[in-house]
Amino acid sequence: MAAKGSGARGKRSQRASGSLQPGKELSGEPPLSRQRIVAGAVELLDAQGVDGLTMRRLADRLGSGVMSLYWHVDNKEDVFDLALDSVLEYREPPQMVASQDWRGKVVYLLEDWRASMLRHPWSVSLLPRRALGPNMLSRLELLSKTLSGAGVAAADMNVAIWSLWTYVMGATITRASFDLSDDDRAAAQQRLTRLSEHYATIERSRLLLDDDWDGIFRKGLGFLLDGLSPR
Amino acid sequence: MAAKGSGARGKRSQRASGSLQPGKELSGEPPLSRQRIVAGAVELLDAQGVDGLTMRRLADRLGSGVMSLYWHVDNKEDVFDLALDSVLEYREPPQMVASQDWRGKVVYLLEDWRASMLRHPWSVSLLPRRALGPNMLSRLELLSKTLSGAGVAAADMNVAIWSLWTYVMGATITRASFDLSDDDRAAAQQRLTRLSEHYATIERSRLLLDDDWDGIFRKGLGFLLDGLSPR
DNA sequence: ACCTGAACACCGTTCAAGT
DNA sequence: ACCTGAACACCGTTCAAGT
Repeated sequence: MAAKGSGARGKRSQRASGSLQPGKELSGEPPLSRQRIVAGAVELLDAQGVDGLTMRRLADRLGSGVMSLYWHVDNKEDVFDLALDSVLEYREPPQMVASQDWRGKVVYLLEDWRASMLRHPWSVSLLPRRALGPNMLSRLELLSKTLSGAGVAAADMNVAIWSLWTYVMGATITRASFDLSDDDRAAAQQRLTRLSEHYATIERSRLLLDDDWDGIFRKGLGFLLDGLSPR
Repeated sequence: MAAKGSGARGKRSQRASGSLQPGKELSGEPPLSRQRIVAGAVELLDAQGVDGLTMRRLADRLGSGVMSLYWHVDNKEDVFDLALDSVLEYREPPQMVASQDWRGKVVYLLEDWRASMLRHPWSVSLLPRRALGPNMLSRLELLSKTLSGAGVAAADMNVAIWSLWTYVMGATITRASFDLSDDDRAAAQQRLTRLSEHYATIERSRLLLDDDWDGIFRKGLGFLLDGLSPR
């Protein structure tokens, strides 16, 4: 029902020549471009969170009128999509030691994925949208390649990829949304204790007090990989 | 930084008596209440999606002024939190066959969880917020209880719970956001083919064409449970 | 205890126009 | 090809007031 963008971007062709118009660069701001818009959006999101991103504020930061943005970008949705994908860009090519076994490689890949998103917590809440940007696809491709080098049966490949993908996504979201302050954590636990006839088990296991997210992520991933390992 | 609600709700006490003021029920709409607000919000969200929920529209639907809502509810965030948690309510107590083994029970629990959310796709995009409502906690409790009855080592309990929780969350989100139409799927695949020097592996495995989400969910969960099984 | 309307300070986007 | 301001149709929420 809701139009979600057709995946066919770039209804205007990007300038192919990198040449600057002489005289332009003297006038303060460089000209608007998709790249600059995305960079500005990420800065704004880092500083103010999801609700802080406003077309008007973004334009201000870039020194342009609001409506100028719309030449380069379809709408606000588009900006969100671009910002999300940009977080997943590899600034440098992933440095996997060639000698690592496939499990080590997968763990490395997925930990980097999670870390990239947690560096920009707003990206996590943008995740539940169709997010098939180029960087997301490259990471899927890389994961895919690693798995098929590992001897995962062809019939299980897609399941393996989706399970791992799913695990990172879920873990990242859980991590970002349950990352309470110590005080909040204590308060939540007290609430459980107060209602302990309903929540006896998780009260006893102190589930909400555990904050070793990195460890939990790694261990859970280990379990999943145990299950996925070719026999 | 952003105030996310402290978990302590109900700064005004809910009416404990169920008695109706005589004469009230003749005037058309029943009086506003937290319950009615949540129910209205869910209806609106089902009909219009996340962006369709507006305090004004919600008030309209309930036959009240906008500002009346704010007596019962802190703000729009609060409405979202309540709506999300209400999706996770058990309308009837979960019917697990007592004879089922623990794996069967866990699968049953998690499939119901996923199905409950997918019945209201907007709920998926509300997930990346701190969502510790009572219904979410009961489901965690139930999962917890099932696992500890299964002989999962106490030291692994929290990891097991979080991994499974994480898996459902991720799977649900993935499912909801990659649920493309056949046309979109074909278009995405074609895009991969066009760029096949970058995405050779996922192009070949036709990852994006696979739409057996229920099967994938179940199989991946199987792998995870294999890893988690007490040895 | 519960409900209200007016007002404030914003939004995203269309449109017609400028260079 | 790129940028702009004015205008439209909305928002969420504060406040002072009503019953």
